Amino acid sequence: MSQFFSPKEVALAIGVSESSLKRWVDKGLIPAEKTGGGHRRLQLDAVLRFIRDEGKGLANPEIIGLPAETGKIVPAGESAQAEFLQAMSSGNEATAKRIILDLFISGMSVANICDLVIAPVFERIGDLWRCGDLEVYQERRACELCGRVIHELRRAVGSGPDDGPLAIGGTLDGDPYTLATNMSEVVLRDAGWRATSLGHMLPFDTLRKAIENDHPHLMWISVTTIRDTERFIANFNVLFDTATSFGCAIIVGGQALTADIRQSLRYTTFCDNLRHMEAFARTIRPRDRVATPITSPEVKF
Amino acid sequence: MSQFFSPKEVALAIGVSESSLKRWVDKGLIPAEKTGGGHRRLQLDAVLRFIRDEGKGLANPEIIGLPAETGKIVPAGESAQAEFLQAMSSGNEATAKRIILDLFISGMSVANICDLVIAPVFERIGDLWRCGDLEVYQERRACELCGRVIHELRRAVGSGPDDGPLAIGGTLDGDPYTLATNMSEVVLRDAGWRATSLGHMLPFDTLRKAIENDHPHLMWISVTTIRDTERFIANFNVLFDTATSFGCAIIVGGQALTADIRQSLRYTTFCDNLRHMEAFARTIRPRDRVATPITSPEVKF
DNA sequence: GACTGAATGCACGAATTGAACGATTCGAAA
DNA sequence: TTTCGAATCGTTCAATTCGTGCATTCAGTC
Repeated sequence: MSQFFSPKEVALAIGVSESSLKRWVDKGLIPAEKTGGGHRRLQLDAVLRFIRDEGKGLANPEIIGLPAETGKIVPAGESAQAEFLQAMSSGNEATAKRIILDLFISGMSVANICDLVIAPVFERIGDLWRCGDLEVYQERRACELCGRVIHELRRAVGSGPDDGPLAIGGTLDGDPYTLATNMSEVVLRDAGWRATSLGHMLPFDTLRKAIENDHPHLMWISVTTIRDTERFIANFNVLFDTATSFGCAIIVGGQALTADIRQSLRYTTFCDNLRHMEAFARTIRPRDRVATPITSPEVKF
Repeated sequence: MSQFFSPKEVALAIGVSESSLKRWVDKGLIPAEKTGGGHRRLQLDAVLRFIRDEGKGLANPEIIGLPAETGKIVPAGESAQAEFLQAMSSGNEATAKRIILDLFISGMSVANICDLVIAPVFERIGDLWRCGDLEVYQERRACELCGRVIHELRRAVGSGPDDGPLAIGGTLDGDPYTLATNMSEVVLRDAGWRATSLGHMLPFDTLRKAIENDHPHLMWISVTTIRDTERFIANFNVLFDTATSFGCAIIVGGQALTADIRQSLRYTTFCDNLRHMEAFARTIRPRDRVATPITSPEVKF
């Protein structure tokens, strides 16, 4: 839920004076609203984005409802994966969330967080489970945890602009894995889209209905398994035709889509990972927020 | 056409106190009429104009909580269900979360929120889907949304004391429904337990492993479907014996557990709903927070 | 070293907020 | 129409936040 914070709380959380924070808000560095009486109201995702863009730290994260010690120790590159794996397999929810939030605040792109940390760790846990090095319940618990971590990331990213273009997506019938589609949703929201995951196990014809009813400009489909290849291709291409007739682009991705299958498939773009997806999504819908990390200090004002 | 709102409703929707909102109306910031007796009546378009003009941030996801179609904003009692159903089936994430959080803030117990609002609405959506009144994607999207709402509720409840007794649970192999186990987790956390859901599709032997490794004092198991009744009963009773030997209580629940099956089953307690579960959980682990709803206003602080 | 411009933190009175309180009004059932 | 619980009224009060001015710090420049 988008929650409101007062300048005092945010200032305390970041570790600066209330005066400075008020100045930053007035300069437009942190988007904020004002009450009828003129008091500033800050939203969590806006604050996190500011911290991220300006390279600030968090002195007292718990004040704005973040796990303690967030933003203090930034796990550098490789070690983040190892720590995250440890937290995930042991079921340490607080630590797992903290690691991902740390990466987000320190400026790592959402797509990279997903591609380089969450997804590989998740895959590694699957391997460990298949090898018998991890109990079933540990693997299942990690699945649960992963969903919660992504939820937290979605919270940090924010819901995107209300007037942004609509994107919907999910996984197909027979495909119960929600991880990829949930990550896709967050990445698209970060790229300025009004993205909503429809969940998993979606038959083709309901996706057509969704396009007809909601008129999205983008649909992503994650394909992990395919039962009947021929039927899949036929159904998919019909879906693509429906989409194009409504001006909706189709993004596909997933292990099941081998080069052979892709040759018979019609789609707008295929993505090997979420960075590809992000790049494509930004091509159609360029980001309207401050983006370039290098030039931003000079460009200001 | 012209919908009227009370100051209380609008205050809740915008996220300010009723007092402030009344002052703004009196200052003329929001045009409003008065009844013969002096009660303020606000019109929807006037409120929306105020939000647009004063809060120059324009697009505020918070404001989506003003459902023009349904009318009332504050979900009081019965209407909460209807509004929640509307939000869930239309995929309105912000409104759905708002309704549930409002109920929580207003003092409704977590168990009651789950039993009287979330669960019935979820079941109704299933019915609508089976009758063909709802598209598949709407039902799947509602599932997704439901998970997110519960996540938000879990956030509001908090993670419970670190030194609280441990409770773990989930659904059995072949049972893919995570809703019940996730709600159970939140209810138990609210009751002071350090509860962690292990997720869904858990084989019996991994539950035994979990008990041996983590030594929980409580395990909840949600049973929605049973394939082989005899094997189920046999496996379950073995699990129960393992649990008791480790001093772990077993709570079961779910539609699949008919009276016949229950007769052959050994468990600590059977729960028809989450209120039962809460009551039982509090019996073992009396709540250390403010509990009784009647005296709570005085007891605070 | 001295100067400059910008950013920071603190202090101040004025204004706003949110939570009380008893009194009054509303709306629906009897 | 009358009655009664729930909602709203107007008001007060402590706490918070507003906007502003001012002293301090700190790079960068002369």
